[in-house]
Amino acid sequence: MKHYTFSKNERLCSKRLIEYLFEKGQRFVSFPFSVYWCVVSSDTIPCNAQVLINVSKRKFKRAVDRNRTKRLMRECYRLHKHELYDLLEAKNCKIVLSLSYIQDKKRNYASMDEKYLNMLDQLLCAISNSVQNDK
RNA sequence: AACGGCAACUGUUCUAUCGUCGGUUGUGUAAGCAAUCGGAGGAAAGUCCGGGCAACAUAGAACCACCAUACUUCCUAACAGGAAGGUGUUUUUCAGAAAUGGGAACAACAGCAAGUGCCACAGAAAAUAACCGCUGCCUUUAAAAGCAGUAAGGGUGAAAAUGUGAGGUAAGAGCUCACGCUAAAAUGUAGUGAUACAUUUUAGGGGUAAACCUUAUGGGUUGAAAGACCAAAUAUACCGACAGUUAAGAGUAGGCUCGCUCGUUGUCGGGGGGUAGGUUGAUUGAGACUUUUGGCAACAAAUGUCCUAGAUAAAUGAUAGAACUUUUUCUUUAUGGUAAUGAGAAAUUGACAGAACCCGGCUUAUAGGUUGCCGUUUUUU
RNA sequence: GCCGUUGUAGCUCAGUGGUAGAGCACUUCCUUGGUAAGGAAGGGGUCACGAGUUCAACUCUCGUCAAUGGCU
Repeated sequence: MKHYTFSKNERLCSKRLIEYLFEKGQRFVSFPFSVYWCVVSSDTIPCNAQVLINVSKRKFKRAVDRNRTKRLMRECYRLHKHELYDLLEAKNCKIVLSLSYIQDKKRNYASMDEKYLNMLDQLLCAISNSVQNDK
């Protein structure tokens, strides 16, 4: 039985890791998301991946719109996180990543989900390539 | 009845599944897991005022500078907020012949009669007024020039030196008088007071303080990213113990050797400041609601009941279904036509907006619904 | 969260309450065999928006909107 949870341990809260991520991490854009990700050593974080979800004040003036967009993104991550976790367990590595929303238009859940799946495919591809190259 | 404006109140609900933050309970060495309870607003917004709280500064007081406020009384912890009133301005198909009164709205409503500045263009002149004009004297032939007096009349402009009448004069002028107007002061009456009314005296000074400024009153500065406490890893001031080295050195009565002391290197232990991080500040308070009493009201007092979010890279969400609501279309009520109303189906709509230490206000945004007031149009009596 | 600054022509900016300006850009003409440079003329403004004070507001006051800077 898979648990579609999203607890505190799965969120990126450490200031140091965030600085490390934006300094060393790799970046790609899958519209409307901008993704930074980075492999970390196994004892720094307690679970397979930590994620940072991020919507800019420049894109949405109103706090209501920002909160809504963040909640939708979090929901997408929560429901599809096992695809990411399976790959990471197979490769035996841990990552931190940051998702930024860079469109300035609101969208509903269905459209958000579709875009998220596109992004996820690209991310899985990037991770497996990078890890193979390391070996 | 419809439409519009303003004000006040309200401002979607339920079920299932998967999640999220906090409290409690159980289980577990722990991470966690399970159960259960609770989890955004009238503006949470803007950060425009006032306070609590905290740190820093300061003997106390005065003066200067800067900022804010400015009719009165009251309410309030306090306020640039609120209530009641006064005065003024505007408005009114409300009354009235009119004067005026009533209603409504608005007011940064102390002081240009303290000083300084400014008032474009036009105009003679924008504040020690004199172009045309009027009057007198004098010069030359009339007309014009010069000197003196004057401010009645003229046009300009946003604004032009208190209005009418009489006297007065060479001509005129508050120059004088009468009746007014406006302002200031004094006295009396009413009122807590602003002020109103009456009488007397004085004055006639254009506007502008949202120009500098004057007067009165208030204000120390900075804000929870304030402040307090605990404290990994790494480096380490300092202290102690042990070990090593003369490989740099100093002292130990002049030199050398040995020893000793200081030093130096390493290990271990202690230890201070303090980073990551954590705890606190921080959710029981000028608290909410009910009833009663006092007050025109804002509000106050008493009584009873209740505890009602607390995140921190930042919780309150997603999906599916149902109801309600908005708008549109279709079917039916409707087997003569029109179609109010009711019923059903499909699509569509549900505002403004998200706590960030906490309170009291103000300002701004707000679909739909309810209530009240005002306006317009139509119909009936 | 807290505290500031700015908004004027297509762009960059001036502007003591009294007719809205400069440079670059644009249009037309001159100059040249032609282009550039140069010269002459011209067009182009909701002074961010809404109220108020004033005879008169880009300017003073209040509110709103937008852009932007600082404080860990």
